Amino acid sequence: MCPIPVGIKRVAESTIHRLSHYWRVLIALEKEGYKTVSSRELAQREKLTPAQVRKDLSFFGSFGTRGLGYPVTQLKEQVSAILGTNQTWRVALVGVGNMGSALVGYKEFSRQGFNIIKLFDNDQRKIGSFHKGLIISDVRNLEVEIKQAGIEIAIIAVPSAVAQQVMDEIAKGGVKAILNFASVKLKVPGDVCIRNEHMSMELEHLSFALVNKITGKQCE
Amino acid sequence: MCPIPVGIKRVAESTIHRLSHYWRVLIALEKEGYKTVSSRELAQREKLTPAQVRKDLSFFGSFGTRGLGYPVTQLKEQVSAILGTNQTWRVALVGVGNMGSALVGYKEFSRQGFNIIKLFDNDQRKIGSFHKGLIISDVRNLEVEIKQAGIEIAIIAVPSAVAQQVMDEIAKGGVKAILNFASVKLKVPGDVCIRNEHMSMELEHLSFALVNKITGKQCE
DNA sequence: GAATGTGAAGGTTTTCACAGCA
DNA sequence: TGCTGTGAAAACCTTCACATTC
Repeated sequence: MCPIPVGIKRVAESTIHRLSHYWRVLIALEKEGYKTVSSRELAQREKLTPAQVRKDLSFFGSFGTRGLGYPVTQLKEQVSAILGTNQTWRVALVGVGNMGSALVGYKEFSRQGFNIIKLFDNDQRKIGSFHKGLIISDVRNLEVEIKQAGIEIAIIAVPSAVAQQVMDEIAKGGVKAILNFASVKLKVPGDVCIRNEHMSMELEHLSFALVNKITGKQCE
Repeated sequence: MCPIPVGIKRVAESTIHRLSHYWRVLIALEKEGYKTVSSRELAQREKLTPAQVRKDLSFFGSFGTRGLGYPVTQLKEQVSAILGTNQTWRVALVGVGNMGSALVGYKEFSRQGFNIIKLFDNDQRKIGSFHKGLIISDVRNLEVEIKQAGIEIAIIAVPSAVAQQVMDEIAKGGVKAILNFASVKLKVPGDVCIRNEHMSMELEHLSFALVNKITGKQCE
């Protein structure tokens, strides 16, 4: 594998996003028995242009063969390596409420190597009890237990009001990647990567679209 | 209110997204007692540039006063009108599983005018039973019941395998705005707006960031 | 012939910088 | 003076087009 030139030239946010899509398509193609795939075919499946696909992939290396296309299995593995989905990740979930519980039960996470191995809550009635085979720890021990368990990714699923203080503890625990479901903008240290799942904002986008009659491509 | 020049000039996807942020900040500012706010202040709260804020807002009209800034309450209402959050929306949720249940219980939706008033599932054990005060209907009646209830927005929270057929029924029911939690790309008619909540993709983005040591601003 | 990889062109979004107004 | 609104510039992202390779 050639070194990934991240840092030399900035990767576009959208490229990473599309990489996730390519990965899924490649998994499907492999199942369907494809040995190779062209940028045209790959593009078609995600409603993109072939040039876009080639640009995205070529950013990380030369994975294809001129005249032939890309070897499906190999490319799948290379994309997976780039995304970091060729390994498992130790994930902690903070806030075992409505949303939190749903996320623990979300099979796709573990199927893709994101293993939720620690649960935290601040509710005394929940602390110490088991949820889907995992004991719920006291959120006050976040920093220590996160370190002990070697957590790499944290999911914040607590009410907005307490999200920032949870965030701070997580950061103290040395976690560098966070998925935030609370609908507030969180302050994070410079070396932490945070992604937000602001579900109401998506609904707002939809209501905007309805009010302004935005459709089709403009929507996404 | 001046007419929104949507359609004359394309609104940037990112502008809509930031509009949601502005709206939240404005609500907060109003609570904090601010009467006016400058683009600088507004920008600071969302880690944007003042120019960005002004460009975004000026796209929809002239809401500020030179030398003074923007009137908080008024701007809040104007932004709300643009987003369509100054009204209530009739929402249906399809798939009352893990994720679906969590979404029904998600108070922020209703607080913002997105009222989930219909639930659908294909599980005979669930159909006819009540969930948080709402009866669960048979997914086979989607088209008819959606029309009857005047549903404007649908949330898809079913397993990926059946998402497309659910989608098709929803479209037949005349719904033009869809929030999709299934992790597949859905085919939609040209006049339908679909937004995807691909949660695993966000985790993939995080693992990408960890593997490639992407941090801070590059992340979002 | 077929399809990649890529510099250059084209398009879109963000930032700059300043005219114009309270 | 302070801050908006906005053309122009810069940065960024996507598409084109073709040389290159199998």
